[in-house]
Amino acid sequence: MALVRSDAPTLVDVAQEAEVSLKTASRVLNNSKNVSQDKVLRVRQAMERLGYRPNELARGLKAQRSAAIGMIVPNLSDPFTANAVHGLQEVARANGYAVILASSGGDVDVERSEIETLVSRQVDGLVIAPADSRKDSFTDIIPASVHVVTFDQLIRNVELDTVTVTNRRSAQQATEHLASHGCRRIVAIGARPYLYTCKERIAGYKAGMKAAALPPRMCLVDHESSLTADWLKKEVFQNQKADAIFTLNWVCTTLTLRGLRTLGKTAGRDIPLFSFDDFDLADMLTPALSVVQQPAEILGREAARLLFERLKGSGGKFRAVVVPTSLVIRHSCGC
Amino acid sequence: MALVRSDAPTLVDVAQEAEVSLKTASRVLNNSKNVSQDKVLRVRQAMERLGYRPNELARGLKAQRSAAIGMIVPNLSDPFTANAVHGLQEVARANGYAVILASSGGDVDVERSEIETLVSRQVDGLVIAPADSRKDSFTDIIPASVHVVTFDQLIRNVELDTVTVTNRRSAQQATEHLASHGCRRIVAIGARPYLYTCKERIAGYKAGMKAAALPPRMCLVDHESSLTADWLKKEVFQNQKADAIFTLNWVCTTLTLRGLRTLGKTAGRDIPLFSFDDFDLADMLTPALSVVQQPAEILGREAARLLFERLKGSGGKFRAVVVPTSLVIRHSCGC
DNA sequence: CTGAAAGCGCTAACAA
DNA sequence: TTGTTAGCGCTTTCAG
Repeated sequence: MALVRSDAPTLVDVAQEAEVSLKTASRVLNNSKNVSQDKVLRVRQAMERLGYRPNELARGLKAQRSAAIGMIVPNLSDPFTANAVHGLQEVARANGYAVILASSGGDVDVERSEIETLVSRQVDGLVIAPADSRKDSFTDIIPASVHVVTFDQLIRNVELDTVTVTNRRSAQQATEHLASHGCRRIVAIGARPYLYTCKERIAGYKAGMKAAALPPRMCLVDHESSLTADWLKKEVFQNQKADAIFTLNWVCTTLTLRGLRTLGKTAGRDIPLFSFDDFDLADMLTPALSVVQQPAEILGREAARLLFERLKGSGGKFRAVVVPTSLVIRHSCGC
Repeated sequence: MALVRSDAPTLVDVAQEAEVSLKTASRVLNNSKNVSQDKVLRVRQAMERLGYRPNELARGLKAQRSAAIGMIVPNLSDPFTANAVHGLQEVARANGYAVILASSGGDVDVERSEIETLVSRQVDGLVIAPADSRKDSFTDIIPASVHVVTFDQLIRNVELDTVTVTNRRSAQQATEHLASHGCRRIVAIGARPYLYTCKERIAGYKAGMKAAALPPRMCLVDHESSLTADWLKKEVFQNQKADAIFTLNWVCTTLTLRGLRTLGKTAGRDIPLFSFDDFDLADMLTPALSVVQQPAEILGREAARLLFERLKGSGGKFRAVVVPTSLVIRHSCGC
């Protein structure tokens, strides 16, 4: 075998080629001041000639930063999540950061282990849509040097930068809207009641019912998988005698829609329905779905923005960004 | 200032705490053989006590591997893509790898620069859904040590591991199905004709038309943004006098559906329609959409599988995995 | 079975 | 303005 040359050129190679010291090459790489134009040029050309690519691992090791952020989401298949990731990714890219994506599947233990992985990869920041809002289940494993933004959900009693939407208000509005159509037994269908979003939406729903002088009727399941046609028939129709439905998130909406069809009913025609969470083609259903629309991509961007402000400036109080949602009234509510 | 102790314990700290050498601690960390039970225990306990977390950056720097793979997709908002990422992510996690996600927005230059970023992060492998299938626009910047799997798309004249679906066959089947309903002026609506998937689907469509002794009628746009109601009216209806529509991907489907509505038509009722690509609630539209269903998550898993087999075993010929799609006949085709 | 010592590729004191 | 010299935290020859 011929003399083995590790194929990727290093900064040392560049320095040699340019006939300058390693440090000078490093300075050029980092656009430092205090380098003569002459040498800058020489180094640049050497890099070009050699096809030099800096090794981010080495850079990060030395500089104690990775130029990467981690994002942990419960479920990438949810269009809300996918769009949020998209937004975050764009902002990260614009800031020269890479995004390491992990998903928890809504499981706290998985979430925790993913966080450990990300931390050991030295991410500079973390954006997390927590799998459980009841208690802090992870900040103990995150070093103080890693900034955290929670996203979509909130965690009780934990001080962190957060991005959420106006869950409560819009849930109340949706409920009141349904009530204004004369619906009286409006049933809220939700899952994972321990989540902040679910709790807030329930609170908004209750407030709306109260405003309409109606008793609240909730059908909550621990896990979406319980949300079957049979369950709908028994809980929602037989027990609660629903004359309208308010689904509390995208998964619940899709499952309810399907369940209703199995029961021979059409959402919006046989029973008014409002959905929390918009999605592509919700407007093309018949009747078109009335929804609370969350600007998912903006949420992702905001989360990234909060994080990068910390990463640059660092200081200051924790911030809670609340992004407004909008009520999109189409037809399934009875309009 | 007091003596600064960098807060995260290192392997050196662990070794000290356990009163063994650095190398022994390293051996324990990597589960190497040849360490006495006694010391293994001591080291483990020391790690526990100190809350030690290995630094993956340092590990990767030394070992020339990052235990991370990169994935580049055109558009995360597309449910097909989101599901594929999801599948890939799971497999990566199971293999102890992290996924760095990047999106190209379908732009070759962005794609190239994202690849450079990922390469400089020393990813061990790359899964790419190429933004342009006409020519190789990136393999020159990928070191031989980084394995690449292309995904969804193929690139002309480039030898790589690939995962695709049976585009041609299913497009032909869908076309023939439409023809079997008596449709004669079946118009294929597609975008980005330079993409492998588009070309293959067109080829399948043409074959289907030929089999039905019908002349092909294609309406292709360079970019999805051209796909407006006006365009539909002019190209599809006035010029081609469509009596059936075959949309060639998800974006085209949603835009066509919306455009049709703007024109006062309902897909599947006023004009039969078949869609390449299924999505959530396609079955809940009225009439329910007939589609070619791509197993997106499986595609993602397969891509990961191919990549990890390379990463472990390394050898062998390039492999082309073709995942079968299924025709899901609902009602929009006229059934 | 164990350890000392030499780096991986890069950055940053500290001089010159 | 430039270069020398230590490391970052880890793995890994190569001796003991």
